[in-house]
Amino acid sequence: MAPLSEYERQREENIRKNKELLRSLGLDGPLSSMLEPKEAARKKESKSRKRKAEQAEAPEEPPAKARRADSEKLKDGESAPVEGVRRSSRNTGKVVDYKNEIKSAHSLPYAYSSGVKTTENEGPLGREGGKRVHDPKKYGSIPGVDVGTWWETREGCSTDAIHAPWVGGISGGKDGAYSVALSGGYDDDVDLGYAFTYTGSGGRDLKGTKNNPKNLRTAPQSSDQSFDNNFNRMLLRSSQTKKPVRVIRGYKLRSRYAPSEGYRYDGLYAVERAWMEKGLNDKGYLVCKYAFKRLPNQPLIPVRGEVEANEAADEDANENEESQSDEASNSLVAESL
DNA sequence: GGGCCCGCAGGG
DNA sequence: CCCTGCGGGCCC
Repeated sequence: MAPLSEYERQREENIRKNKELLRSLGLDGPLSSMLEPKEAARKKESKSRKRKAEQAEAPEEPPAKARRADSEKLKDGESAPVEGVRRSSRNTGKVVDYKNEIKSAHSLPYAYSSGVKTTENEGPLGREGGKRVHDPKKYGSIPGVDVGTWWETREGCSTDAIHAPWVGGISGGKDGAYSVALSGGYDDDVDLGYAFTYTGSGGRDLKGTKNNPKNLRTAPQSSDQSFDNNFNRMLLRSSQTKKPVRVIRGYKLRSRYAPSEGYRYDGLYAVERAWMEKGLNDKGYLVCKYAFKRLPNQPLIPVRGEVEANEAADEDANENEESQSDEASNSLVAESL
């Protein structure tokens, strides 16, 4: 096997850390956030973990630390409150058929979950002559736009008020972000479907230099990001207000939850945590990062292919081996497109 | 595939 | 008006 490029090596490292963080937030169990609240509460908490070291890097957000301290008081066998459920441990009582759950994702009005194009759902009905009929500057779902709705371009997402900007990844207001787009702009973000990490904006030279002026929409990272940036602040705010955030996934995202073409509305998520870390760039410029978690009681997200779906179910069954879970999750993000 | 340039929506 | 930004189309 050829040696990894420095970029790929750094990428694997960042992905590993991001998954570690998701795990510390209890977001490492497939579909855990999609269970009914009662089911989730019944799940017993396993392995109270003490991960603190890597969180030293995460400033801003005492609330998360307080919650963590609380849930650590729980002993094995005790139920955690719904808010504090941290792992989708093996279900002790009721048997959950993950395979069926995942398969049911394919009954969505999805477009490209497996590379098959359907054209009947290029945006919902009721859009009049290409004009927007709903306000994108509000929180939560948009009337008439089902989870799984698909568009060929970002323009469609904008017209149907799911995600207003044609280019920008973040849209929001004073109480947090309205919507975000996952489109592979940052290669070290982790996507588990029901949870993902997301990188903020800023720190790019869109105008180039004096000698080499440009007029770009995206560019390589060339300085630190910060929460002073409006968009980054919006998402930080979301982590406090817990307002629901609409999420679209685009074809450029390196994830098996990405559509093979176009853009798909995947429903509502909440921002669980915000922090800063070194981004995937040679100089190690800091970026703002966020952990998202899908809100319960929504249609499942399409995945690419039954085989991978079944692997995900098996992974959950084998979760008591941490190394296995690491391995499985790695392949989940790193390959298979 | 990569480089370049452009429109556009939104926020200040 | 100014600025930004996980697009898109065109060219090669």
